Amino acid sequence: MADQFKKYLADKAMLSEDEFRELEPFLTRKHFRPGEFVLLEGDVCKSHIFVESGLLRSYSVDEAGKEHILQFAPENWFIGDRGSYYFGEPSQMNIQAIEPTDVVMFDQLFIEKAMCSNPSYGVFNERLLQNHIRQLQGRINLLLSATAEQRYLHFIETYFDLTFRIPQWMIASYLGITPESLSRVRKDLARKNQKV
Amino acid sequence: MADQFKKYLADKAMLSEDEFRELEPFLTRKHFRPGEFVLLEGDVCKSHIFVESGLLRSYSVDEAGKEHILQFAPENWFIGDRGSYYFGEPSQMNIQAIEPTDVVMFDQLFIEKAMCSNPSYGVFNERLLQNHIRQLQGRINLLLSATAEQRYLHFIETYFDLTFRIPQWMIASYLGITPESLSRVRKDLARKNQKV
DNA sequence: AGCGTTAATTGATTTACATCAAGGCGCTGA
DNA sequence: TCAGCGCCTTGATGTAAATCAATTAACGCT
Repeated sequence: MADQFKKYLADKAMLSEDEFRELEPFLTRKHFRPGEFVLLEGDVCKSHIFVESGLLRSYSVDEAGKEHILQFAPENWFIGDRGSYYFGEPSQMNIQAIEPTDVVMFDQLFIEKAMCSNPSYGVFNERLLQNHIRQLQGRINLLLSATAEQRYLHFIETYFDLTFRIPQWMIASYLGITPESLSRVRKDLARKNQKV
Repeated sequence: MADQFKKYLADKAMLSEDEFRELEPFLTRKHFRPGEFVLLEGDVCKSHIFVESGLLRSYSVDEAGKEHILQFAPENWFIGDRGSYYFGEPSQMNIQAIEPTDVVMFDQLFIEKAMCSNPSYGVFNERLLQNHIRQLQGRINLLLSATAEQRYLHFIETYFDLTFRIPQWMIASYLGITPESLSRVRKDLARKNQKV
């Protein structure tokens, strides 16, 4: 769908067809094939990214060279390194396509124009930030308190559709465990469910 | 200091003396003694909290009855359950005083008035949110990739002054480890440093 | 001063998960 | 068609941190 972003903003930020048309010049559309990078560690993240279709992931690499997945972004999600974007620092994460992906990229100018043309965009934007914070808090809570199995169950409950689109080792990485451990967790769950 | 919030806003949000005086009616000041609760799990968080002096902590309790500290808030910090505040849900966290603490509480009305009287408040507010997100991202990254020792070292590096004001078991809880483990981590570090 | 309570340490043991290593299974592509 | 490569699984072993338990240290309270 070429105009998913328009639809999304009409729905969530109550932006009219006309208002969107005025903003369109401030957008950039791009396509990425699986494996291609949207952002590389060390670069400064200069724009926000909205996924129109496909699937992206962001991840960091630790000193030992291990990847840690920070976020998945399927269609209708935003992704980007806010720290880098907002404070102009080099990014500590990579953003990479998992599926063939169409994105819309935009920067602060777009946001200002949008807020100017329709004040409800400001409300929408803050809601986005607040929601992001809530989601991050929830994840920290899980990492602090839940076992590997509980975290996996929570994942499939929350992102059910993604479990079929993402290779298992990436889910393991997101959960903070090894692929081997996730495999065993799944075996255990299968065994438990059989017994019913 | 009674008017720490005024100072803070003058410094960070460029709010003048006059502007602050107009906003003051929308503020509530409160004092909490050590152990007293600012917010209880299950309540809806109806205001933002700014710490003028003292120290608060927020924590959640898991199914097993264990506490997990989400945040410390010393003077000049904000704290609150944004999820609950913004989406009107019952809070999943408790906020409690560690030291005798003076706070300022305010709600959306205050923020709107502030943005109205000085637009730079909006910029400040967004910066606050962005910064919060960055901090949460960093913590997730640490929880995913670092050992107990690395997390402790990062903590004392980042919040050096707090390490002397917070009991050790609370630091352990913040780091996601047991007090016993933190005690051993510290013993190890002491041994290592001696050898130099 | 002496008591109770809570915090910190230390040791012994257990456990969840990581690591290392090997094998199978399904792609894809010359 | 089958060689090669990811991905997933399984088993054996290792290890960081949890748990359990006991001791000491520090703190308010009457």
